[in-house]
Amino acid sequence: MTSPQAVCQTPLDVLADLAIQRAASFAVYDSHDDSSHSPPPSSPLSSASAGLPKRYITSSGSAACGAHHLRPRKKVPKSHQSSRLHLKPKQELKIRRKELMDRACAIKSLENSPVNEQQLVVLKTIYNEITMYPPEPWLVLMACVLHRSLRQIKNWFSNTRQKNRWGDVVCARTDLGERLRLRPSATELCELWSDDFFEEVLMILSYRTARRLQWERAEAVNKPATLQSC
DNA sequence: AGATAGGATCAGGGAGATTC
DNA sequence: GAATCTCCCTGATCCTATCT
Repeated sequence: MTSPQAVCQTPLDVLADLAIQRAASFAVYDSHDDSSHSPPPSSPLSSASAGLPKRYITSSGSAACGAHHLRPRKKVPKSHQSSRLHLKPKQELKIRRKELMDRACAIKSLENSPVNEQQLVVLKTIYNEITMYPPEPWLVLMACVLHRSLRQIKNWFSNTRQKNRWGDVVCARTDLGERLRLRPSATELCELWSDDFFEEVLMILSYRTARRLQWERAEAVNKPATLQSC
């Protein structure tokens, strides 16, 4: 059984873990970035963020774990953006989005059934930490991962916005230039959100939530037995 | 056990705002 | 100006607690 420390993390910890995971795969592609932004080799933080692409590293050089003070990423000229190896061509992205939309449209959840605990945690985390106005491709992704219809996911966000309007929203753009409205915490973690990045965050968040709830249920079952043996 | 009330959630429609 | 999005309102449904 996994220890509680391993599964009980804040949502931003999940995002930060993801950023570290992606570090290895992006390190090669970002190696041409201005290295003057890196902390000095002697810095205790430099090892923690070693290999992390600079867009995930704060101005202090630390990995963006619940990050604040993220250094603005060096602007990449538009003509260069499309040539970056980790960005999918637009046509491929369109096909991918259509596939996901078809999958989401095929989901038939029970009418008016309330979201379960796992779905609620994931949705709330997205709402509180990433965005209260997810664009349609992200709604589709959530519908697929959480097995709710697109309509239900849309309505959940609409209703939640009605109930709690607190919190800041900042304007941003996707890697393809599409308009986004994100939470400040999301832009501090990553300035250039994409469908792929959001999908990975969503998958990990969903997995970890499931594991945590599983662990908590097991604990609840074990506790009475432990008390009896005392 | 069945009836009832109240709160929470889901979903649809209309009106106004925004974007292209 | 048309299309799209968001907000607001409303009704339906589900769940739980309480009463008879």
